[in-house]
Amino acid sequence: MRNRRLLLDAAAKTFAERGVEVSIGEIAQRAGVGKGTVFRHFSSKEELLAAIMLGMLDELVDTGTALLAAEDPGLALREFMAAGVQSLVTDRAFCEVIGRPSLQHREVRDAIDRLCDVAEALTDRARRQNIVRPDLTGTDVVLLLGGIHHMAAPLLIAEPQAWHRYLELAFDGITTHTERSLPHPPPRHLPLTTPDPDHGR
Amino acid sequence: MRNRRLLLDAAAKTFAERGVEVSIGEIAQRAGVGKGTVFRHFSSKEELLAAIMLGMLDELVDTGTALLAAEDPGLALREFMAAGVQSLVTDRAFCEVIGRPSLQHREVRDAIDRLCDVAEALTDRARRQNIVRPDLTGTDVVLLLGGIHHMAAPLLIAEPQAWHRYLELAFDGITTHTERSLPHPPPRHLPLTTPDPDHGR
Amino acid sequence: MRNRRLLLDAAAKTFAERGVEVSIGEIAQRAGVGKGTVFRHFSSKEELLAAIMLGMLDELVDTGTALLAAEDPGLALREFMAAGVQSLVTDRAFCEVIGRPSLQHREVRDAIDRLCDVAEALTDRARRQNIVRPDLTGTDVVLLLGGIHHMAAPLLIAEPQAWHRYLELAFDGITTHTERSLPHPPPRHLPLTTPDPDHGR
Amino acid sequence: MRNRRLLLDAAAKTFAERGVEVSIGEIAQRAGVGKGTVFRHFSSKEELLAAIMLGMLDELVDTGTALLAAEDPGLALREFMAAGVQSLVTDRAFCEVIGRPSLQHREVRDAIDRLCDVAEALTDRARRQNIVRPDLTGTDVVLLLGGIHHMAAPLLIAEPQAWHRYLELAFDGITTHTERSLPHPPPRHLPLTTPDPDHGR
DNA sequence: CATGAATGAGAATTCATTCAT
DNA sequence: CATGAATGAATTCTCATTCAT
Repeated sequence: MRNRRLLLDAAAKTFAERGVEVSIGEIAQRAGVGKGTVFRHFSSKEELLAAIMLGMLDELVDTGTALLAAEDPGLALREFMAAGVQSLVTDRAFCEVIGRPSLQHREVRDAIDRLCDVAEALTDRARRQNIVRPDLTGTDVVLLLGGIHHMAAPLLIAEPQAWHRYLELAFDGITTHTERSLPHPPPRHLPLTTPDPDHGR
Repeated sequence: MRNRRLLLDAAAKTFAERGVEVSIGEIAQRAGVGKGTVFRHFSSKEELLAAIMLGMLDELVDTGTALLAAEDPGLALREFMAAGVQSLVTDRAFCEVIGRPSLQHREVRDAIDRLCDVAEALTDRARRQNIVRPDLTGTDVVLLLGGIHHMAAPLLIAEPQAWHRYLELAFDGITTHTERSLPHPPPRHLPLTTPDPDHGR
Repeated sequence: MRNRRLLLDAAAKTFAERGVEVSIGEIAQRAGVGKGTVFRHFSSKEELLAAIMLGMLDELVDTGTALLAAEDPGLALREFMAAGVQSLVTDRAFCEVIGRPSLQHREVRDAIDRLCDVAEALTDRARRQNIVRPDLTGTDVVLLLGGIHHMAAPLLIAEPQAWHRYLELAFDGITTHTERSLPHPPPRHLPLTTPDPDHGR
Repeated sequence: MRNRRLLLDAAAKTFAERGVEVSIGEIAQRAGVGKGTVFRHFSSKEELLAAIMLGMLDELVDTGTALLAAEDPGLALREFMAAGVQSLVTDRAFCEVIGRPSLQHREVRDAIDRLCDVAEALTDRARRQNIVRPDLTGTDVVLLLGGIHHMAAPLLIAEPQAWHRYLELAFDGITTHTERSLPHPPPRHLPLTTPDPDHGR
């Protein structure tokens, strides 16, 4: 159905902006369909959420797979990480869901496994060229994505680009050493006041 | 009253294990008191949560302050970070709350400010001795705590000590370079299946 | 839907009998619907109450408007008052709501304004024929409705028709048997906006 | 106890300003005593409220009794009514309670009976001098107090003195300017006992 | 297939009342 | 006697999910 597409788009956007707590009603409204239609296509809210996450994960897997063909393994790994953090930064639900124990969904877990696999492949290439630490794994890299995003999250409104800084920091942590300075200026303080309306750009 | 203690303990544990979404009813039950008693001591759920966060934050501030007197600035910073991550690791609500823009509570924001201050002092000492990057700030360090925890969170049940690995990784990222290898063996995969009953040790 | 009608009827009856304090649950039960259904149709209890009041007010406005075409202005005014008191007599919530400063609802306030307007028109006709005191206003008449009802209220069960007595009494008070003028200037309108903080001096 | 006095004063003031809905906690606080103390002196909130109402009623009875000695029966009746309306105007709870079917309290009902008696005595004097309609009763007069207040209540903030206007209006209604007799026989007493199940016909 | 009305299980919060100290 | 901590029933309102049309 075309409604499925409509629904997925609307849900993706809504989850991204407002997090997993949004009501089905709001998503339905945004998709321009009735609430019942949501449940026709997805047996539960959980299922809908999983479908969205799945899409995002697979997109990232694809990105990673493509980067396996890149020349510079270090750069490839870095771009992969940048793409991952970017996804998290622009999607509130994504980061609320990924890596949470509540994630019971089989397909999502499988997608995460695939993500770890491609990350491992990318890491392996870099490892072989002695670009990253020998004991770094693909899973480490995947976890790193969440960690980096999490660091930058409180700054998201005040300094939407801050995550570049922390990506760099992390990259420095995993690489075998350089003198590069961090790319984003350090935040002055944690701006905890404003409730974040849009979550990211 | 003693019930306040009971309540604070139960709430801390419950929030820690199950996140900020737990109902007051559950906390009350766990504390062995009536629902009304919760509201007698804390005017709202928000207030209760804030009280707990405040306690944890101040504890960490104290730890940091004490470490300012330590001889080795690098070691001090590292121990501070370890203490911080440890706190986060054992408390799910803590990391849900810290650094979230929804954090409207004045006292909590102030405590976070104090935490950044002490982190900055510790960082400054390490910076002066050229132990950490010159552009690293206390706020970076505080954000790092959350990031590290977040990385280790999915592994918490399967490998409760994994955070040491990521603390090391991060430390490497912020220091001016060594050959230390990561302390925790790399995780095999992300164990997302079991809903976590205890969250941490 | 038909449930809206059911709900409105049940709510009207329940409010009428038991006052504004009745719980939504009770109304729902009486309408034979779930609690949620009430909120589906009326976003809040306030809104439901307002809807009912609005209906009654508009009915009375219509009655008054129709009576403007009556031949005898005195009789018309009297019948208007009788209709108004009758409404109040049979509805407990109506009299709890009308003219109370807590009445924040815009549409209800507007309806009361309309009621005062039609009362003023009726009064004016009577005034011109020297049937009522020259300084009597439509607002006085509206207030009178509540006053008369209030007088008869305690007798309602024992002597349901007692209000006729007090209507007569009041009518005598407003008709021109005397030349004394009223000591307080007539109120311009009903100031229903501000919740009364001090209640009198 | 002195606390009983303190409590009665505080409760009177609080009820007067805020109506019957105020919480016992607020009254206790205002009286500077513990909540338990309230229940030591009054077995329930109802009882406390009754005690206050009793005081006000008896005060009014006393005023009426004193006025029986006044020279001018018409003026005496009028002053009695003014005093009664005044009480209602300055006490929100008083008017919420008086004449409500919820008034189950024996002593309060007795006090209202006494009030009707003294009103009847005052009315009788005026009646004998042909100042008021021959079929006006003391109970009518008592009911009138509530009615007048009720009329002026919505204006209380904007025009605190408006009740004088309606007192005058009412007084005109009850005095002998006409020969029409009232259509409904006078009620014998105020039947406040039964909580009204149907409210009206 | 699509709809949106209906449902009812909670959630936070309030408050009269009880009772141990 | 006085206290105020504890209680839990009741209230308004939200939302995922079901189902008749």
